[in-house]
Amino acid sequence: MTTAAKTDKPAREQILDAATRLMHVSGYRGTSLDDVLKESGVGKGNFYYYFKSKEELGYAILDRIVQGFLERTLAPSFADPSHAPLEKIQRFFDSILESQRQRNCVGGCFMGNLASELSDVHEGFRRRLTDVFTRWREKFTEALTHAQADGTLTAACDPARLAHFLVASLEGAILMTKVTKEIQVMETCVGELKAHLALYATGAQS
Amino acid sequence: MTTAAKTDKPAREQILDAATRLMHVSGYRGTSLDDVLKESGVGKGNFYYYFKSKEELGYAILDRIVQGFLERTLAPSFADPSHAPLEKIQRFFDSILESQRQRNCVGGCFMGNLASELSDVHEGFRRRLTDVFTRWREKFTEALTHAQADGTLTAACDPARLAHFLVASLEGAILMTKVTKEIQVMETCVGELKAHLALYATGAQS
DNA sequence: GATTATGTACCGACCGGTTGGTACAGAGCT
DNA sequence: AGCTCTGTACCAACCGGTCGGTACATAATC
Repeated sequence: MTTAAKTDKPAREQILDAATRLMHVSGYRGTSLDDVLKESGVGKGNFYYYFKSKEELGYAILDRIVQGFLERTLAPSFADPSHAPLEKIQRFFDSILESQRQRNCVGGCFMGNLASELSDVHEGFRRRLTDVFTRWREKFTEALTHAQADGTLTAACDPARLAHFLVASLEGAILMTKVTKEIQVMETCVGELKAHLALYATGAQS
Repeated sequence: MTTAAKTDKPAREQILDAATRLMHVSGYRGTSLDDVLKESGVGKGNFYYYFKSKEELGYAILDRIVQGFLERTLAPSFADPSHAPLEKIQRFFDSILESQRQRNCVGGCFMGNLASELSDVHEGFRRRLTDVFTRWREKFTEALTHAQADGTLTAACDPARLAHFLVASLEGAILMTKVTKEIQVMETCVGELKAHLALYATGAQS
């Protein structure tokens, strides 16, 4: 029973967890090292043993978020081979809607927030963020191309362009939900996005 | 020829101009009072003569931005009675695209940036921002309702929902353009948005 | 009309607190 | 002993904000 009932995770993880939590709602600049230290219960010397700067901590967090997003959010929606590609995209929409509901419209999209905060003032973050959004978009493009191949999506549409639009619209929807604090905004946008997809879809579905 | 070739604007305007410029690219937290003071050439004592806090400066800037947006960006696109309502919306899309091009994809949307940065940590800003986005949306809703009335928009669509989606998508498009620094992203999204509108449009258009 | 007050506009020094970051001594394990 | 960790004291720079004071135009007083 030393001091507190702390989780026995290694300090590095503890820092990462705390910082992720804080930066998700307060942003990069809005979260101080001291905040992170207090939240994680880790000393300053220890922090600088694992990270050589706040910037590097930011990179580490972003990398982890990105990995989690790609592997635990994006991939699962597209993994199941028993669904049509367009349905996979719709399923992904729903998973994002659900995550916003669970978070009570707080925090928004970590990557989107960082993009808004740092794109114009920090090239390193900007490049990393561009990479994620590109990979995300590519996943969409891929699915849309498949849909074209199996005839559920009209050949008239450009998968790459449509993918760009879908990602952007989702980010915008998350942002507007974060401001208004009304989950219906997200629901509406997801619904409209599905309609947009249906615009290009042939009647071949279900 | 005293000291420098200064503009003769009142100090308050000078502060507002400088702060707006700085905060548009660096955000609210990323812009310090000293930065604003140096940029505007105004002394600190004078600053606190006009504004009682940095927060109040932020409010003043946002208010001015909002007013400018409503009067000089939104209203003009919808003023001309010689166009159909759907064309007015499309014209507004184009004006946003153009402004992003002029800014070289830097800065993004001032209101969107502030929304992302402060919505979860500052209720005052959140409320003001919700108000602007609502007014923006209402302008869209209004036009869409008119379009329904004159038969260019199908009765099947819900103007309020569609308006929500259009605003959100535009914000997302601006954000993605800011990250990627590629104006084509904005062009693509605007194009897709027009297609989305066309989805609900009857063939009555020109 | 000279003098005394008053209000506005302005400045830069300074304040306490916080920032990101460092130095370093020690603890615990192998 | 020698390595990996960890806590603490400390730093300069910077943060938003306060302070005392100045310059000057106008108004009130005699």
